[in-house]
Amino acid sequence: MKKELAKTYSPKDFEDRLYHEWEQRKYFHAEIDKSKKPFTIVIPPPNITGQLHMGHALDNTLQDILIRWKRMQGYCTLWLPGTDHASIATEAKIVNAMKEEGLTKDDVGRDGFLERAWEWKRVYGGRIVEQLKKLGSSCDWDRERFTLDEGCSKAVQKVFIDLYNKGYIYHGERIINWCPSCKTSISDIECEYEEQDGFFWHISYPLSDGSGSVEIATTRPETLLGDSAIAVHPDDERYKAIVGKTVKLPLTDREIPVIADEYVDMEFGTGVVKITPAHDPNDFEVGKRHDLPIIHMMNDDAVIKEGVGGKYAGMDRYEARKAMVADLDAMGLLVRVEPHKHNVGCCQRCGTTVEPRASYQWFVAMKELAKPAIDVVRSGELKYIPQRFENGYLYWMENIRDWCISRQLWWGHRIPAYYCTNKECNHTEITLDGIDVCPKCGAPMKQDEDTLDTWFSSALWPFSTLGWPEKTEDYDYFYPTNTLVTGYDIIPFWVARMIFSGLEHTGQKPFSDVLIHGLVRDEQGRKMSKSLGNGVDPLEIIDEFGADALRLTLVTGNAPGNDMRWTKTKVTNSRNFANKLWNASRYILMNLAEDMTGATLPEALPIEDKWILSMYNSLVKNVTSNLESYELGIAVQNLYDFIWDIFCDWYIELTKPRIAAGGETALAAQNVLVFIMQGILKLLHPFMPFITEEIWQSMPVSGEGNNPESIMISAWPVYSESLCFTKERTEFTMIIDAIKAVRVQRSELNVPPSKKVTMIIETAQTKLFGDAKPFFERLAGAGELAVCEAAKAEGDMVTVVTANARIFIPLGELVDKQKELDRLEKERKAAQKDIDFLSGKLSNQGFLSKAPAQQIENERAKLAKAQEKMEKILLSIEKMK
RNA sequence: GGAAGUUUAGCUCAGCUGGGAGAGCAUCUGCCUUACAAGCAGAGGGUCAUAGGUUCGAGCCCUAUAACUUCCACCA
Repeated sequence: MKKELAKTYSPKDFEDRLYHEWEQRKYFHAEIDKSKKPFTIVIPPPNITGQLHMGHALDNTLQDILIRWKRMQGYCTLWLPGTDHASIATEAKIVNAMKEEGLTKDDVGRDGFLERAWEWKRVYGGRIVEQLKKLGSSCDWDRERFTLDEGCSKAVQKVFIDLYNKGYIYHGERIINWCPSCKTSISDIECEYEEQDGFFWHISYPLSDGSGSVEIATTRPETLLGDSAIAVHPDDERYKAIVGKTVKLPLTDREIPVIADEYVDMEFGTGVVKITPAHDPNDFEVGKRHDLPIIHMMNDDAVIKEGVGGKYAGMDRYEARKAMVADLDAMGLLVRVEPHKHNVGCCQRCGTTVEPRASYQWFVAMKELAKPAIDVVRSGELKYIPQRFENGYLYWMENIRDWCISRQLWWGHRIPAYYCTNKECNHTEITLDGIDVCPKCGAPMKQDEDTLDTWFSSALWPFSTLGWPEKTEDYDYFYPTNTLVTGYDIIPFWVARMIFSGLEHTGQKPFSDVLIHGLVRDEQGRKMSKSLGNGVDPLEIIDEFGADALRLTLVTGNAPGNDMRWTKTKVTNSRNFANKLWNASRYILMNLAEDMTGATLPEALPIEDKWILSMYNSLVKNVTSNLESYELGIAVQNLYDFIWDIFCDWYIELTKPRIAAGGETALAAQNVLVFIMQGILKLLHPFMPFITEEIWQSMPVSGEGNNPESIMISAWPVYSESLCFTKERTEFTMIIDAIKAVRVQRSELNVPPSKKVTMIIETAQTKLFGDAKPFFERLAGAGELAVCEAAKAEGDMVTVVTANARIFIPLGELVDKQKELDRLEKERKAAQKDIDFLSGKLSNQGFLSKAPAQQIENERAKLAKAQEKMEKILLSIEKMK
């Protein structure tokens, strides 16, 4: 039974209401049904500290489109949502909040801190979830997970222990990136390089024996305090004599050796390098080779250390740098200062310049783990869309370095490593259950203070959320998942790690397709960022334009993997489209019988009905196949074009006289209108869930696959041979062409739309055009209309020529005979150009012998059409003379 | 240093396996035609970055060049 639609499209009036309705009716919930095939997506879990931004909006819109589409296709569909504890980001927020109260981490202690963190999670963790709901995300909230919840934590511990037992996880001293602000290690990919203007300070190191000095250059002079040696290349003739001697390390009372190592580049700088094993990755390696002491000269907050720092101790690294350079200069040891651009590593989270620093940390040995993850992509078993992103992935995996997974943070999964407190014993135990007493010496054991990298837990997300390592029903049924949707910026952080983790721990790839999208940029093409303040808030857009318009904007005109710009005109246009759909529906509903309960297509249908059904049938095919190949932008363009340009601009207009006439013909039109409308709504539903549902629930709905209760549990349309109507489609296209041609002439001659004109249509298809009379009257402004096989044109006429008809319009005073002749001559020339082009092609031996038969056939048909048109033009010119 | 992407109408972008260049916005003309002026009917506007090549045929494939963007690596 139909209901009336509100007069204006006002998404605020129904979006929230419908979402609650769906949620209450459990439509989002995936109930395992073994008679159906599963389709699973796990959400990229947003940080609990996060607020919904355009990136989320895009990412989740794409996922929701796929999920809603698959659900309608009859899959048992699970979109598994959740959030990420985001160790470093969240911890930083809490530390900041405590700072306001004048407290530090140490003041409150580990337990006190974690209490605060969980409280934070309780208060803010749900915020982004609520925001996702505003978008229309059809997630199964009953299965919502959190990376720190019990199940996920168990999976993390299990994986850590397994990897340790297999020898993939080790503890060792390496140079890691240290953030002096977050006071933790970070992994290599969490370190972002930024070009900065700096200097090369050339410093003179005097030889201890007084026989001269050696010049070195450095960009970080303060690290001099940690030097253990200076190095030259073994083949460097210039320095052969001094290898083995010692130099006096300036500003200190230490003497350090001159060593020879192949790492040194003779061509670069002076060919002499200071070696600071504690603060540079290359120097660390050199130090190991030469058994040099590792001298830490900085604390964890980048302040110069007591004991090694002399008078500089207690100074910040940059303060110390300034002071030391000044002192060196005063001592005459500063040879020169050279400006130098170099890349400085910065903390991804806080932007602070990181210090490379030798430190005991936990690592995952990546080389072996990466191998199957490379193969699975190489073999095409797991594919990226678009494929080009496989390059970067493979490059990264093939050159992978060990992953530093320990963090000096409290908010996260604590490492299940226990150490004997007896220094003599030093026993380490890795265990899930905890251990208090050393099994070797009986001394108390102490758990590692560190937690794991956030990404360590996200790497397990596709299976830890489904219950792994337990053999749960969910895991059995929904794993492996199908499509992962994410931005290209986190392929190394997350996607790569999920792939090797899935393969290693579950023996299966975690998903088969990775759909990559780009960034949403601002109007000027800049990245949206907090610091620039150029971000557009999706919630404000939803408030002003509706979630559907936002979603439509994010998928329109965008190809997979490409960045897009956000502009106001785009979202305005999306809203206009929603409005168009709204009004079309409102019109249809206004013109239906009260007691109509659904759409039944009568046996006998007029030509325009068969035409629109045929067009619709093609639409179903195109939208479906574009969704299958993840061409969402093209799929939605298909829908936009059909709904606006074909259905609204033509079909609805065509039915108006029939509706007005009433009776049989009106009844058929009403049924076709409702049938097409239902199909359109269903095809559009994944993209614009709210408006389609609101209209759906106002429509008379019945029949197989159409659930009057809700569109989201109705069946996806299927292409049907019985709706092809090839003949009628071709024929009706002739009518449309003719009407369009008449409109062009009227417009060019400035004949007002209200002025009805007489038309004489000369055509071989007299029946076809004769039946189309009402359309010419209504859509081409025809007054009197005659259709015949051979018209004798008398007086001054405008002649409109199409391939299938000549239409004479006597316009009396409006016709300037010479002008009309000129115009016809122009048309003749255009037609001649067509003919020349086509016949040229068709007389080309190469084309005839090599082009596919179908193509040749097409060109022949085009030529025949062009020739027909030419004949008609020539006839008209003849008559005018 | 390595790699990827982009370059198509004034602007923002589509153009999926090669077969006479598309959309939205903007511009111009005419319409308040009772679903929609957030609209309707029309029009103008492009050597598809440049130079070669492959092909019967290239916006699309290959090679080189240029400009812009991004990612990766990083020599003190």
